[in-house]
Amino acid sequence: MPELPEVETIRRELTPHITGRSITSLTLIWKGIIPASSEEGFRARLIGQEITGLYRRGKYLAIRLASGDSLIIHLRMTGSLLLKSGGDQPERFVRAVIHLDRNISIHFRDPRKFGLMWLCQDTDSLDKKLGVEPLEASFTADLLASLLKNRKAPIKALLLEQKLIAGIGNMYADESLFSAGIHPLRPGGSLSKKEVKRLHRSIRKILRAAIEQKGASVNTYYRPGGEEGIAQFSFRVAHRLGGNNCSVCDIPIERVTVRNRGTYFCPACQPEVKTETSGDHRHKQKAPR
DNA sequence: CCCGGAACCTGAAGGC
DNA sequence: TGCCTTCAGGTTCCGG
Repeated sequence: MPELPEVETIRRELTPHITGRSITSLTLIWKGIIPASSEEGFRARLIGQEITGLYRRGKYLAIRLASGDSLIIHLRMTGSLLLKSGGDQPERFVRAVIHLDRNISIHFRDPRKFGLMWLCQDTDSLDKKLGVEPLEASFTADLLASLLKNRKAPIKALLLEQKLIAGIGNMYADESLFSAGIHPLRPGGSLSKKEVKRLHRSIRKILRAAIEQKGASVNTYYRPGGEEGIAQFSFRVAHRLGGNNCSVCDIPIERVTVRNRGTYFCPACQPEVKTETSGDHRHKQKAPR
C-alpha cells in the first residue's frame, strides 16, 4: 500500500523524467478517477500545461503546473504511477493515461479504483487536513507527546490519523510500534515520556529506512519503472501472521483489529501493561536479524 | 471534540 | 473444480 515511503519514492523517481515536460492529452479509461461532473474543466486546465515539479505531503503527491495549479494524486491502497512510452497500450487496471511530450506517458494503474486525482489552485488545502510531516524537523518528541496527551484511543489508531501525523499507514504504524516496544492497544495518553521518545525515534527510523529501500511491495505497489520496493523484507510484524514468530524473541506474532485494520504485534516485545524496565531494554539490545 | 465502525471497491484467498 | 464468503486498507462519513 502506498504510504509515505512509497509516495516519496514515486516522487523522487518520477521527478527527473517529467519535470519540464508538457501534458499533451489525457485518456480517461475510468472516469471515476477524477471528481464527477468536471471532466471538461479538468481537461481544459490540465492539457497544455508544463510540469514544473513534484511535491509530496503525507500520502498525497502534487504535480505542479506552470499555471500555478497542482494536480493532486492519491493512490489510496492499490494505485501505481507507471512511466511508459507514448505508444504503450494501457495494461489491465490502468484507469487513466497522462500523455506528455517527448513520447512519454504516465499510466495510473489502480485495481480497486480507490485512487483519485484532482486539480487544485495550490497545495494549502492539503495542509488544512494533514498534520505534521514526520520526517521534518518540526516533528519532535515533545510535539508527539502533545498530540497524544489525554487521548484514550489506542496508540495504533492515533498513528493512523492523518490530521495528527501525515503519511503513516497500517504497515508502518505496526512496524514503528514494534520497533519502539509499545503495544498497539495502549491508550495514546498512557505512554510515558520515555515511551513517546522511543516511538518518535522509531517512526523516523522506520520511515527513513523504508525510503532507502524504495518502499514496500506487499500488494500491488510498483515503482514508476515497474520495479518493486524491498522494504517488506525488513518487516518484523506487518503482514507477518501465517505462523511467523517474532524475530527477536521467537514467539508467535499476534493479530488484533484496531479501527477495522489488521494489527500485528509481538506480545512479549510489546507488553500490554506499561513496564519501565522489562520489554524495551531486552528489545533494544537484540540486533536486527 | 473524541472515538469506533461502516462504506467505498475488487482481486485474492479460503471454506465447503 | 467451482461457487460463495471473507479479507485487504486510506479516507470519509456517521452515530453515539
